[in-house]
Amino acid sequence: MQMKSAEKSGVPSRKEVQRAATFREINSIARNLLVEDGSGAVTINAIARRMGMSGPALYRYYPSQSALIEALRGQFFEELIAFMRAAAAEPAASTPARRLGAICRALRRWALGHSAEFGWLFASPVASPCETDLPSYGDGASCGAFGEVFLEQVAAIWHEQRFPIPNLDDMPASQVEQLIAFSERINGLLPPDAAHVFLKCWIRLYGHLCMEVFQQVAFAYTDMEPSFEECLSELCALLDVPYEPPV
Amino acid sequence: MQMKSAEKSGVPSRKEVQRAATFREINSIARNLLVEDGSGAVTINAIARRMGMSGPALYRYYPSQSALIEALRGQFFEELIAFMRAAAAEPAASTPARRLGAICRALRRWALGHSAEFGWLFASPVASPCETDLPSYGDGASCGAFGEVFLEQVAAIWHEQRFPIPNLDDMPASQVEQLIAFSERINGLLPPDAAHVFLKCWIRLYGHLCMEVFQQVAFAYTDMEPSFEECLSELCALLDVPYEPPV
DNA sequence: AATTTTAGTTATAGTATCTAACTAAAATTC
DNA sequence: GAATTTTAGTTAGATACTATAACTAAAATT
Repeated sequence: MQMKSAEKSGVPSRKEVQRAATFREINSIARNLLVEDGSGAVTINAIARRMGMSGPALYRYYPSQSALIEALRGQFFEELIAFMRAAAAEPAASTPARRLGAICRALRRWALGHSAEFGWLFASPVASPCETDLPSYGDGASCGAFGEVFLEQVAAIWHEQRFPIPNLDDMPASQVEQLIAFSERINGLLPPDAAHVFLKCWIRLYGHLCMEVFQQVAFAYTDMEPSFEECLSELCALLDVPYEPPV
Repeated sequence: MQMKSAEKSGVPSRKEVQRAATFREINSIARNLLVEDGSGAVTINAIARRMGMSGPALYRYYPSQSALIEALRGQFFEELIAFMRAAAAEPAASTPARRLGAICRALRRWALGHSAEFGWLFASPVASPCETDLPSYGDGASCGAFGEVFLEQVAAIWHEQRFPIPNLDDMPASQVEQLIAFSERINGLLPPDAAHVFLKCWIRLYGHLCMEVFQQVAFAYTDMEPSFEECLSELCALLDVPYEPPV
């Protein structure tokens, strides 16, 4: 037990490289199966088949199917968050308001472009019709993971120029308590009253997006972009920030 | 082939009664499994086991597992719609505005009290992590089935006293087209501009509800009733109707 | 060079859907 | 009322899935 190859040193070590490659292949094939044939097609056996391996070999990499799915979910989360952050980092997104618009549109673009993956991100235990009871992801984060990216921009707007806030005295006590607790959980990034506005915005945006991705208003709208932009402009109004249509 | 018992006559016929009872038992047990152990527990075998039957016997009643699930979905839809209509029929719901509040709160109450069932109603092909590709239900209806109950009340308000509408000229042409098509689909129950308001309301309400039922904002709100009521009051404002808090 | 670890294998248990072939009872027909 | 058909169930089996166990051959470590 001297140094087990390059354990502590940053050098990847031939085997680790191969193992990582296999992981990537598994994940990639699993994702393809998800996208091509739906969630039910993501089976240990199907993945192994496509890799030219026998089923049980996969258990060298994931202890169970649900662990694999959970890992994929995490990957999707990261990808989405990176995508949103990249949009916020664009040079055109030069103000908090513009960054906000950019990340909202990025969120929508990713979700629509990867609806199967987004379905897994959205899946909570109650919503998931599969036996895989997916535990809530990103519990460690103070927010719903990608909601946090949104929160950051709202907080930036708040600290830069404020926006109208409601009077906590007009709210039910239970709600005020929750807002205070949340405000603390995010380390006072927003005070409770501003947090209320943030949550209202997030609920509207995320709710709208889910309606669109899961096609819940398909009876009327096949293309919900105008409605989404309208929603966005309303958020801007709530945050007292100018709305700018997409370039 | 004389009259095959009481085929055309309304008389139920001993056997038909038994068969119907078995159907009800299957559906009831399936629902219990769904509620108790989640969507993945609703298997042909598990149902048969609980009924003291052998698995394949169930195929006398449903041609496949997905047919069974689809039948359950239909049952849930009917139950929810009946529940909403019952709320609208309460004597206290004496005006369109009150009926609107009543059905919205009924929808929420049912969804929260039957989140597993609601999860199945919500499940669209893309969202359902099960192989059962559930076809869109209520295609015959002009609306998303239970959205129609909401539509009826909005239409009642519209015809009774109107509400503010946007200018179609300010909208993207594609959206106007869709609104016109939708207005026709609902037989002109609402003109396109009023339909726009209806859809905005429905998206907000339904979106908010999904956030709550699927616990997408659980990082901040454990109890979303205040937020829901706030949403409701905003809808009332959009429809130019007085908001009344719940009794 | 000897040993251990590792990435894969096959075999197997258990559960799922669903079909096929069969049985016994009920309903229909003559 | 007897003969026939229909029906509600049965068991057996094909196929697919998750997952474990026991094994093998190659690579890595000692």
